[in-house]
Amino acid sequence: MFDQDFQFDSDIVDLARRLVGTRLLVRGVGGTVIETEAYGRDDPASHSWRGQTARNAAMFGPPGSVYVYLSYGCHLCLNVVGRTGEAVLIRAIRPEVGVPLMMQRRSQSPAIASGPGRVGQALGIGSGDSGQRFGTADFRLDFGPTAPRLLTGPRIGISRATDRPWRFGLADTPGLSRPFPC
DNA sequence: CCAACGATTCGCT
DNA sequence: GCGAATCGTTGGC
Repeated sequence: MFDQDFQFDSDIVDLARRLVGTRLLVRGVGGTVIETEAYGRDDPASHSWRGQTARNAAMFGPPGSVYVYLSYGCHLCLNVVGRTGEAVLIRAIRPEVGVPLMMQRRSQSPAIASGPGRVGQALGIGSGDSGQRFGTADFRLDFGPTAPRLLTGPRIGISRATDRPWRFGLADTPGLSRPFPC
């Protein structure tokens, strides 16, 4: 399975669900996506809620774009852009390729990529990566071999639209950023 | 111009 | 479990 099979121009919640179980490689390093969140266009919790700005410009780029933002002044978080003004936050991956490098980037912490800031650090994401495209040599996304069993829950760390169950995780998988509600 | 605020993480109690 | 760290962006004055 290859990048061109991936349909970025689809409903953002559907895209968030489909991204769980795919293999993500950034410059040859990464693993299987195990947790995502969807952020829509008419979504008070989304960075695109108040329209396009310099910061969120990549969210308004073509489907399949990379959107990187700085969180709390210290964490670079990675998103997959869907339709205009919509994106999926990668909250956790299972480290599989280039594990020693990811461990080094994470200062040998056992929590290599269980959280959006940790994912960014483990994958070596830079602010300049915003606006790049998935499907290129640097940013690969490939379907996994099996249809994943999905967990669903409310999004983490937001104060608005907290009722939308737009967080998705791979069931029976260690390394999720937080437990899902029963 | 400036104050407030995060799609978080880490260390300490 | 709680609070500090940390800084670019945002929006109000």
